[in-house]
Amino acid sequence: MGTTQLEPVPEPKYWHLRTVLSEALDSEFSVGEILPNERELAARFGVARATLRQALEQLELEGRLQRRRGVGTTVAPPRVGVAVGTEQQAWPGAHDDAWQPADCVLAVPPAVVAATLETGRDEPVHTVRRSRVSHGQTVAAELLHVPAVSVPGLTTVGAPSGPARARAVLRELQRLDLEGGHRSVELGSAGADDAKELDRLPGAPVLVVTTRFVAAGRTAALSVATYRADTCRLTFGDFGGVEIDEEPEQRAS
Amino acid sequence: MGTTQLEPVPEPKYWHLRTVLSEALDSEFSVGEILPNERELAARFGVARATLRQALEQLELEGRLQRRRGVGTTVAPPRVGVAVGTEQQAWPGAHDDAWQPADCVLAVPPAVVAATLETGRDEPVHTVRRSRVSHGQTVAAELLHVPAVSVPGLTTVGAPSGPARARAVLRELQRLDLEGGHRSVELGSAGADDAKELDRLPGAPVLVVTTRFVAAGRTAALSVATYRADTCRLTFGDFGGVEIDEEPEQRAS
DNA sequence: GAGTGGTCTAGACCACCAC
DNA sequence: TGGTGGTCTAGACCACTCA
Repeated sequence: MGTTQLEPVPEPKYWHLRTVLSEALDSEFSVGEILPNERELAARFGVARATLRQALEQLELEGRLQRRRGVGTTVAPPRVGVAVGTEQQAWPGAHDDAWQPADCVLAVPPAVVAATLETGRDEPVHTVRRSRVSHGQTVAAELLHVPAVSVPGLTTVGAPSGPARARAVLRELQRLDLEGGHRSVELGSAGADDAKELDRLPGAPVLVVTTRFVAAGRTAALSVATYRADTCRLTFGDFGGVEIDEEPEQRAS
Repeated sequence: MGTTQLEPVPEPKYWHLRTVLSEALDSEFSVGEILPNERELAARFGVARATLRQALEQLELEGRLQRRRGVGTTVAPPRVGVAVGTEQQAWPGAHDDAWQPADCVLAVPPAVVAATLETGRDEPVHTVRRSRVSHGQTVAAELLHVPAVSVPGLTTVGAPSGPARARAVLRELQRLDLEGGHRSVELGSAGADDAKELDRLPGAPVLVVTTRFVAAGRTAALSVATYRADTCRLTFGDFGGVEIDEEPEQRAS
């Protein structure tokens, strides 16, 4: 990348710059290596820093770069494959499913959640917070909403919140017969809470995986999991029974 | 949204602005309505246009807004659900699968594709271009790579490329026994070709769905489909057999 | 041609990290 | 304390759409 200046092209500068940098990453850099800082790169290519940053943002979105304030810009490793399709037939919390319960509160959820759960207004819902660690990094944060009526066996004594409560809710869930469910994936941006949990800035792109679990003819639980879009590739289990190579999934304990 | 000025807050201005605008969208605007232009909005909130644009970009990423050069910024309709999990057990092109073949070329694919296909260097591969239309809008563009050896029955006479060729390749594919496959989803940005097809600008965020189809013990086809991340929510069919309400999918006749 | 969003600039200051 | 990326500004010009 010792070259300087960009030849004039019809496409936007930042887009061309993205291409040039991308090729440089392929040929001249190795994973983990740190790039020259933004001011230097901008000068080297003869563009404003804002323009250079537009190109870097693209590359970060594509998982090619990793930027950390106060540190620098480094070449990102390939995205890690994270399995989200295999535990389809089981409740959350079943025989340790790669998720680590962190907290639990009992409250009336936001309107949009209540609507999806088909719970009434003012109907209390357990909200379990969990996180998922893979390859030594927190890759996802989840809010699992469980209407109180779905876990009637839950003893109302003891801790009303906290990790212990979370585990109790998950345990009660196993008692129900899982009839089915439904899953969708869309792009979102990390809220303040998720961003902190994922070690990203607010607004960072995330893949939102929404899973509805059905038992006794109604929605018994709703999971909203946000995965770091920069570092994760969501994999949906093999179909047809053929084994394909896949990164081993590091489970929580 | 008649209010002006932002109260000082510790969080970044663009993030706070995003929140304020988001709430305004919920309460004061309806789908399709056009917002005041960027210069006016920036003045109204007392920020630079670049800062306002950062907030708008967030909201567009979340599928709340739609911006079109020369036209304006409008309130986006809710994301459309696009089914990607139902046709798991069938080859691409089976009894019309919502995809419309557009073109086909026979050539040596880029190295990364060849590696995934496990084809040798210089081994020719049919690359079929298809597009998917839903709710009257092109929501996805696909490149389907089929090694020439996977469709040995394909007569080498006649059109070497074009839609007719594409259909011929898909037809030949049906003759193979589909043994299995594998699917993953990740975030990407639209290249120039895809961007044009999807009516977006280069670099627009897309959900990249990669599907590997296995037959006769090897990868017989590789589909790389890019979905508009701003307007699409990918849905993976129900598991457990319970029927859940879902938008009807508009198929390409 | 008027009005929109898209690109680009040259600067300033801030928040964070490591030494 | 020095260096990094993150935020923000006030402007300019361009590309596109539509009346």
